[in-house]
Amino acid sequence: MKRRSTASKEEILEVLAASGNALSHEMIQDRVSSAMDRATIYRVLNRFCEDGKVHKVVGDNGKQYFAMCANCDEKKQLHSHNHIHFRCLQCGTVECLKQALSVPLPEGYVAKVHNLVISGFCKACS
Amino acid sequence: MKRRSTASKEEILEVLAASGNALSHEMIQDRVSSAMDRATIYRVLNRFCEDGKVHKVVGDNGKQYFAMCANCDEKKQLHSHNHIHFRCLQCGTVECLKQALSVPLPEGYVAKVHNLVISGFCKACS
DNA sequence: ATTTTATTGCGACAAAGTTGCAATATTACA
DNA sequence: TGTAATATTGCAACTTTGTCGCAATAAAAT
Ligand SMILES: [Mn+2]
Ligand SMILES: [Mn+2]
Ligand SMILES: [Zn+2]
Ligand SMILES: [Zn+2]
Repeated sequence: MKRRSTASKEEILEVLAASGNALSHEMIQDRVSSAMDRATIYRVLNRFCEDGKVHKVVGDNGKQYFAMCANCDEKKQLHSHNHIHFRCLQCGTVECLKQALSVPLPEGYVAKVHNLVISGFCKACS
Repeated sequence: MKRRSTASKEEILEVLAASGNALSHEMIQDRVSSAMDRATIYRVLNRFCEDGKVHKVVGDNGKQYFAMCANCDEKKQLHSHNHIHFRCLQCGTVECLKQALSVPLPEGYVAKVHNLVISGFCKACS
C-alpha cells in the first residue's frame, strides 16, 4: 500500500494547512479549486488519518471534521489527540484548542480515542 | 404546548431509567415492549431534552445517545452537562461518567454545549 | 515503453435523523 | 358525560452524511 502523490492529495493538504482549523468535507470541497468527488475527498482524508498527518473530530452535529496534526509524534501508532475542540454555532468554524486534557478514567477503563467538543460562540462571533 | 402523558413517553423513560446509561435510538427501540416508530422515539426524546429530563450526547460514531439527567438543576434553562462520556468499542455501551469537567476557554469564547466523549474499552470488556 | 497497482469518479447504497400530513388519543370544558 | 381543541403518533418521503464496488485513469517501477 504505497502512497502516490496526486493533485487531489496535495490540494486538500494545502487547504487544511491554510485554514488552520478543522474542516468538514463540505468546507474542503468549497475551498478546492478543481472539482473533486465527495468519495475521493473522504478517501484522501482517511488515508491522511491513517498516516498520522491528520486527525478527525466528530462534532456535536454528527459531522466529521479533519485537521492537520500539529504537535503529534510522527509515530503513527500513538498520536493522542486529547485536546479540546471548539465549534462555533454562528460561523461554523471548528478549532483545535491548545488545551490538552488528561482525564483520569475509573479503574479498568482503557481510553482509545478522545473526542472532545465544546460548542458555542467563538471569539469573532461572541 | 402542554405535554400529554402517553404510553410511549413513559415506556421510553422507564427504559432509560432502568438502563442507567446513554442509549441510542436503536437501543431504545430494541428494549421497548410495544413497537414504536423511529420518528416517534426521536420526537419523544427531543421533547425530554427540551424539558430538561434527558440530555443528548453525540458519539464519535456520529450517533446520538440519550441519558437521564441525574444531578441537573430542574431549571431547564441552564443544565450544564459538562461531564465525560465513555463509549465502549466492544459492547457499545455509553456511560455518563461522574467526572464533571470545567474547561477554561480562551478569552472571548462562550460555551453553550459540552460534548465530551472518550471511547475505548469499558471495565467489563477490557 | 510496458506493467503494476494506487487512486479517482461515478453510481448505488446504508444509516441516521427530520418533516409533512392524516389518523389517533389526551386533555379541557360545556 | 359528550364534544371540541390540540398534542401525539405512524407512515412515508426526504435530506444528509459517509461508505463501497467497479471500471477508468494515472503514478511509479521495471
Ligand atoms: Mn484537533
Ligand atoms: Mn451524560
Ligand atoms: Zn464563530
Ligand atoms: Zn464494554
